[in-house]
Amino acid sequence: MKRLSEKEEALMKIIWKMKKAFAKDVREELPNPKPHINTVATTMRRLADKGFLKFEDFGATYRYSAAISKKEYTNRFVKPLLTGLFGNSIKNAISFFAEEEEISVEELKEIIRLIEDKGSKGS
Amino acid sequence: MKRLSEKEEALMKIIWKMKKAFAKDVREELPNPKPHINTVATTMRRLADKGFLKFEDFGATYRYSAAISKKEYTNRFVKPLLTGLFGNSIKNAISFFAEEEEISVEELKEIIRLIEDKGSKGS
DNA sequence: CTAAATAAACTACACTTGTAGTTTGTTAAT
DNA sequence: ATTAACAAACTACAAGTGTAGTTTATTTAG
Repeated sequence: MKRLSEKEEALMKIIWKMKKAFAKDVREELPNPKPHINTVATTMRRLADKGFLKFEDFGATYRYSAAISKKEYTNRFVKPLLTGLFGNSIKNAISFFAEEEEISVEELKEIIRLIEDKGSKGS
Repeated sequence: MKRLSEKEEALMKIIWKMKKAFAKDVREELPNPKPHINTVATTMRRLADKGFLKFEDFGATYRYSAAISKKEYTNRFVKPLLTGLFGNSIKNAISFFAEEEEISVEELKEIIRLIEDKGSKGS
């Protein structure tokens, strides 16, 4: 299993959102210009071959769903890609975005509140 | 210009670290099993064709350096990839890593201190 | 000057991805 | 039953990527 390409990832994002979908449903969600339906079907079939999707046989057609959650995908592929650029440290990566003003102190404090609330409730 | 593959990104990371490097220097930095030197040279040449690297002619050889900084690469390719998974929000993305316990409240506070210190000094 | 060493260019090829046409099989309407 | 509609399978191909062998050009040591 390896990183998805941009197009593949676009399909996966739709599946993660829709939970279960036929090829034509996925195509519907794609922005214009939409690819040929066969292109979508082929790509989804390949994603299934690679283990990113699973499917149920629906007579003449297949209904697909994710075989790997967005969370798992993020942890296995996106996190290393991101941290790999910043000395394998999430903290460094976040600092980078903070410096780029992609996130503010206020927002970081909101996240802290979120975690602390959850911590006091949870486990 | 599009996303780099994993192998290409590995080369770029070495160049970003070394600033200037010959193909064989880059190969040296790669983990075992190292690819053939020609593989490294070909890939670097293609990266130059695509505008990710530039080079100086050194007689029989070329010395490469990055044509796009790690910062720019992160902003143009990694940031959208990451945020695209989380409703186009860096804050959501960071919250995700916080929930996954990839980063602690303490570290988030350190980042806040960092930003605030810089703010008081800078501009 | 010649030969050895070296590095890039050129070449080649397999695999992946994006794309879609053609064929086949299933379902639904008459 | 026949046919129309549709979706998937099969097929095909171009571009991109990973890989490295072969050839050529440059440098350096004798």
